[in-house]
Amino acid sequence: MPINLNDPRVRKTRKELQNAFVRLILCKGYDSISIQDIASESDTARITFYRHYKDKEELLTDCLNTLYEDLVQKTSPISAAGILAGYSPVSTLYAHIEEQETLYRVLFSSRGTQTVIERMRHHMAERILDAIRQSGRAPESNIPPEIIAYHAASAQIGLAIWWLDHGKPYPASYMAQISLWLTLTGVIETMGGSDFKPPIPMLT
Amino acid sequence: MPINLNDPRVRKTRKELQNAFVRLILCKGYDSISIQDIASESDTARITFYRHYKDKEELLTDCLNTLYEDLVQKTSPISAAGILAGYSPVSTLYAHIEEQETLYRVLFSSRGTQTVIERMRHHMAERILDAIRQSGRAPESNIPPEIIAYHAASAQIGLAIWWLDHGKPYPASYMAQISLWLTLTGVIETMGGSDFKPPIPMLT
DNA sequence: CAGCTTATGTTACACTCTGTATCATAAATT
DNA sequence: AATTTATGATACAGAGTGTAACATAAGCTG
Repeated sequence: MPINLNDPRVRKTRKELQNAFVRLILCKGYDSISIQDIASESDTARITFYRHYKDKEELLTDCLNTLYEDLVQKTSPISAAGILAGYSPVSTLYAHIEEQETLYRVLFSSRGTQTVIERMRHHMAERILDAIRQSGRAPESNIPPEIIAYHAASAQIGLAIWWLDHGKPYPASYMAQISLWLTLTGVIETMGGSDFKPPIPMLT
Repeated sequence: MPINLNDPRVRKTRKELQNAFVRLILCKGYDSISIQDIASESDTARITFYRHYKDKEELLTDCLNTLYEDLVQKTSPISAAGILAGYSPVSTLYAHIEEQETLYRVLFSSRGTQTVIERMRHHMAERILDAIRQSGRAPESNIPPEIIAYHAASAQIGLAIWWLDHGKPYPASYMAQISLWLTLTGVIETMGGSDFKPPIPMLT
């Protein structure tokens, strides 16, 4: 007797569990939420939770999988023409965040280890800000230095995580070199230059 | 009667709690660990845990704070000369990861929401790989396209998180433009060009 | 509409984990 | 050697978990 996902009762129950869960996460954080809390907040019987999900984790996954799939579905294939017209996977992402802000807040809500990574990213960004200030240059098109720094810091921390997660396929020193190179010169230069230039970002 | 951190018994107990905790995280994941587990694994009485830490979270923080502080302490101030000689905060980070690999694995070990972010990053990286392949170019110096893609994807996802966490201080469309621009043209071009070029990364 | 099916609600139970208390023991400090 | 302080053993109340049996209510079908 697997649960019939087309039954309106089931859909209602799941939606209420998910909504209650999201409210609770934003209000008191993931870790301190009990199944009882979810049941109370959603006005369902506690046992009903177990009829749908094994544990909190599974409910969370259910909430966020939809988000991921929706993003993928909305991401159109990349093309130079699209980018010149202002379309890219990045712009899709930002639009999606605005559209589903609450769920993204849940997704990004820090837990435990995350705050340490966040501090490392911040530290890295500060070092990059130092370098920018030290260069004594004002950026073209008034891009806020903070953004430059966080963009670069995220790339560097993220690539390091990728590297470790993938079993350190290259030497650390080589990775560090590449990471710095990519940040400083960008993909176009790395790919041997190009006739095509992206639009210079300006606040309108 | 606050606990005396210089007492060798205290130091021993804490070290054993931390080591046991790290082992357990790597083996069965953070969420499913109970205080009892930590006590058993570390051969201490359960009540001893509570004499040192309020909960799991606090123990985790204790484990990782040291890591963060050690990294910060080892990061030397940035300078163009240093970068030319191969020193940068990035290289410090990679060296530190190699040195403290186990703790970094704990730090990066995915929990719940993280796997969804990871999938988004992967998705973004795949789109970037598409673009690289589509361009039909071979990168200078044989930098693996996978690295380029993950570097860029991390930057873009990370900047989006920063943007949301900081209260969306700029319009989404502007952020998307900047994110793309920085990725494609890099910091040097963004800062109005420079006489100084970083070393081209090569596998030696 | 009546009858069947299926999801939810109620109550109950055994179990694990938590957080705390008390007292005994062992290790450090003086 | 005496005192201080940390750890260990045992116990307990309370909360949360996961499951069961049965009753009720909502949806589907002829």
